[in-house]
Parts: sequence; C-alpha cells; structure tokens
Amino acid sequence: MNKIFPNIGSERETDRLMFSLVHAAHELERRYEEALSIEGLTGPKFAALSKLVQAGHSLGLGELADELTCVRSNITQLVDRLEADGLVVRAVDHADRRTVRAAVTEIGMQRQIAGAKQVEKLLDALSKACSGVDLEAFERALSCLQVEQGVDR
Amino acid sequence: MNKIFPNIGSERETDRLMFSLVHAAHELERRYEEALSIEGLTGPKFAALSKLVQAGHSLGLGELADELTCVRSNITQLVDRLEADGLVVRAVDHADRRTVRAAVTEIGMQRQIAGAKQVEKLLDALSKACSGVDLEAFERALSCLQVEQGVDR
DNA sequence: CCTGCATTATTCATATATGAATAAAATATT
DNA sequence: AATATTTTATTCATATATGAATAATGCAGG
Repeated sequence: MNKIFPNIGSERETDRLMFSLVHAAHELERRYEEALSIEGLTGPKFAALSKLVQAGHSLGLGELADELTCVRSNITQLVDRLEADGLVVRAVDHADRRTVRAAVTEIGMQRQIAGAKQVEKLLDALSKACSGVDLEAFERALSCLQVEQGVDR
Repeated sequence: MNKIFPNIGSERETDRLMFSLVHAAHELERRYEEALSIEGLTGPKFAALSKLVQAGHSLGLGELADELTCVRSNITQLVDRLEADGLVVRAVDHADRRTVRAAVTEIGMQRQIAGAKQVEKLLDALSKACSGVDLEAFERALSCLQVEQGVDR
C-alpha cells in the first residue's frame, strides 16, 4: 500500500518532492525484492545472511538484531524461517548459555552469494540509468531530510 | 529493520546514493508516522480516512483498495481496525449486495482533520529544511529511478 | 429459468515488524 | 552465599502486507 502522504490536495513544490522521494524509494525496494526473489530470498533473509557471511563466524541473535537495527523478537522469527529454509542453524554459545548463536550453512552461503549477484546486477542497471545525474547535488538534497532525528527513547 | 542494501562492501558512488535515497525515505516515513501517532493514527489508517473524507461519501471496500493500491484482504483488516476505533462504519450497498461500503463517522472525520494538521506541520518543517535545495535537479535525479517498471502481472 | 462465469468481501496461511511479558542464565550487591 | 538486577531469547498480542481459497451475489447466454 502506498500509505505515505495521501494526496490531500497540497500543491506545494516540496510536498510533491517528498512524495516523489518516497515513491522512488519504494520502487527501488520493489526491484530489490524482485531481484532477490529469483534466488528464493527476501530482503530480510538476504540481509541476515549477508551479515553472517560478512562476519565470517556465527553471531548471537542479539548481535544480529543490532546489526539489522531491529528488535530481538523479530530476529527470533527471522532465524526460525531461515532455519526452516536450511540456510542457517542455531548453535549454543559455550561462553554464555543465555545466548543463541546463528551460523550460516553451506547452502546459506551459496544462497547469499547468488542473492548478492542479483543485487549487483540491479545496482549495475541503476548505475547506468543514473549516469547523467548530478550525484553531488542529489546527495546534498537528500542530506536536508536527515536533520532533526526526532525524540530519543 | 533496515533491510535494504546491506552493505556488501560496494564502494560505487551510485550504490551509496541508492542507500541514501532509501534511508532518507525511511526517515521521512518514520517522521510521518510519528506525527500521526500524536492523534492516535497510523499511516494506513490516516490514508484510508483521507480517501473517505476526500470522496465525500462512503466507498466500497474494493474502491478503497484501488485507491490505496493494495489487495482487498488488506482493506478488510484495515476497516476492521478502523471500525474498532469507531472511525468508520460498514454499510450495506443497496444497489449491489456483494459490496460492503465504508463510511467515515463524525469522530473519524475529526480525527482525519487532526491528522492532516500534524502532517501539514511536518511538511512545513520539511519545506523550510529544503529551502536551499535545487528542486528541479532533485526531481530530475529521482526520475531516473522511475524507468523500467518491471514485469506486468 | 438455469448454468456457468465474474465479482465481491472474507477467511486463512504466511511474512514482516513492534513491544510487553516471560523464563533462563549471568552478574552485582549485600 | 543469598538475593536482586541485568541480559538473553522466546512467546504472545498486535499491525501491516500479500496471495490463495471460499462464499455470496450478480450477470450473460443458452
């Protein structure tokens, strides 16, 4: 659902800009998910696999949650699904029995590589499409949205 | 979760740009949801209310699904929640007994107005923050992502 | 008029996200 | 050492999203 900024009739230039920005990002995400689906992956699954592959060793579920900036219960479920897919296994932590570690399997590693190839292909295409764009100006424009990080929790 | 483009180590300029774009959009959405939460609303709830208020009359759930570009089962649930909040009521369609209509209540209308005020405030702030930005260049840059709409269903 | 097809909303299964409540284990404090 | 606190993952409730299967109604063609 395009739940962002339902047109209330605002005609301001910057309002349309915000809308375009969000729309472009959603389109990007859609293509990203589409690319990963070729390898039977989703964004979250690929992200978790990538963190594990990058790390080069198993990670505690809490670490993984931090890396993926999400709450722990989310990771519990995500690892459940990854485990069901055979891409990851849970392992005990001998140093701390509270901790559950996630270790990528051989299949998981191959799948991550395959996913990364699809993402690379997408980024190549996007790179070409953006060849004529003034990246500096774009980056500068985006930075103005980054201010005021909101309240702290 | 920041599930998009987990840093695989790509150093290409455009890759970082895509990441920035998605990140900026998510930040925008976060602030949008934050603004609406002041009035006890969420993005989807506000979007549905807005469509109903805009229409000026009740809408069939299918129409609402089209307006919000989502599947019908989604609307069934959303209207369930809006009805539980007392912001919307289901009504029969006398012309077609298959159709269920959603009608905004008095409270729902007030809530939509309150939500719109908060969104307006946010957009004002953003508009000011983007005062120095070359909107033309930004729009042009965004347009390059819009191409290739992918496969049709 | 009946039969088959299309359309409508709902239900169900699933994926993803959050946050509160819980249980188990580690650590700190008395 | 016993107790209290913190940290860990899980479970549960909830919100949002999708898509398949279902049930009810409408409609077209015979």
